[in-house]
Amino acid sequence: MSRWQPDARGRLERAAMDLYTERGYDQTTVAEIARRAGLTERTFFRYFADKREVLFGSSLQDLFVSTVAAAPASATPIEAVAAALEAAAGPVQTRRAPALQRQAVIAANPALQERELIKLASSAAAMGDALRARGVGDPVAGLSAEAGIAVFKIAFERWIDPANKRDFLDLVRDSLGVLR
Amino acid sequence: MSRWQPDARGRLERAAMDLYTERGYDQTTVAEIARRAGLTERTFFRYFADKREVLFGSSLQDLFVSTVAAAPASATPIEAVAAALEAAAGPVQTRRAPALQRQAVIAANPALQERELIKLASSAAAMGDALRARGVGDPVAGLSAEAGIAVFKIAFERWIDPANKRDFLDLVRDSLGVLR
DNA sequence: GTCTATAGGGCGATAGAC
DNA sequence: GTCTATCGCCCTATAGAC
Repeated sequence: MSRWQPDARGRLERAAMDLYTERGYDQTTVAEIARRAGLTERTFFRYFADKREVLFGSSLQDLFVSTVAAAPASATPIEAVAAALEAAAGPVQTRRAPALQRQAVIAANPALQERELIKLASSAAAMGDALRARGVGDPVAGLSAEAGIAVFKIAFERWIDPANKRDFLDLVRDSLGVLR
Repeated sequence: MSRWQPDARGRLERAAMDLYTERGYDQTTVAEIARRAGLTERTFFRYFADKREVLFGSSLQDLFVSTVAAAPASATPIEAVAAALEAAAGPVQTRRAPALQRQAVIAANPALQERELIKLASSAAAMGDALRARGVGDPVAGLSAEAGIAVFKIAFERWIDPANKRDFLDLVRDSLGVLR
């Protein structure tokens, strides 16, 4: 019988998501999150650098980068980026309900929107680097990556719209087509 | 003889910029900024919502939006956006030294990068709205605006590179050309 | 203008696992 | 013994409430 319950990080993430949904981000303290997870405030900050980060644990960045890197040598920059966006669409697609809940929390708070944007910008920078590693020059590498992230962002916005019926991959392809 | 020195906002902005440069953003307290400006901490927060905002007082957003709105009816979405970027290049161009100093401070701090990104995202959203007001549909309006901001961002990065000799307007036009 | 709650960091103590 | 996860207590600055 161990002294600690397993998966402290996961418990903190779930507790935070629940509390942010129930009463809002600002009205939730780190102490409350920790208490609900059966841990202390101090432990929360061992897992997450700050109160926002608990919402941004899993990122698509690695998938974007590895897909760009794995694209055939003959692929143009835009084709490599398109492959990355389509590869990321799958994992997102299958988890619409949590994505909606998460997005509702973020939409309600500017501080969380800032964090979301820096994650996207970081993905764009990483994709740009992956393109440069394929021999793509500047400013094409940076622009292709930024444009790709813009496509992803717009497609995601359309996908989570309550009125939307189309699937995410479809919307990604649609926006890619418009860009061209 | 007036009771207060004029331009409290400007003095706070200059004091903050100087202190952030001298000792770094994290190592500067709001109390120190206020003291250097001859004001109190409380007064700082009357002018700026938080410690970051003092660096983001002037925005190009209004110029982007008004230029898009003023584009001839015959202009395509990308042409309207291009006009906006070119219009904003002028004011930026003339203040390279302060822009460099400001960017160095921002580059050194993730919290400031987040704020910078949300300002850009807000400009993109506003330009998207301006395009929709011209009758441009979705997702073209959003994508054109996001792509335009991406161009602006990349051109700005290249412009502040110490090795760069070209002027900002030139780099904006260059990146616009690559996008097409 | 004053007062206060919260974020978030520093450091050491403790209690297991090995 | 070492290593690692957690906790306790102290601290300061931000930012909002009163």
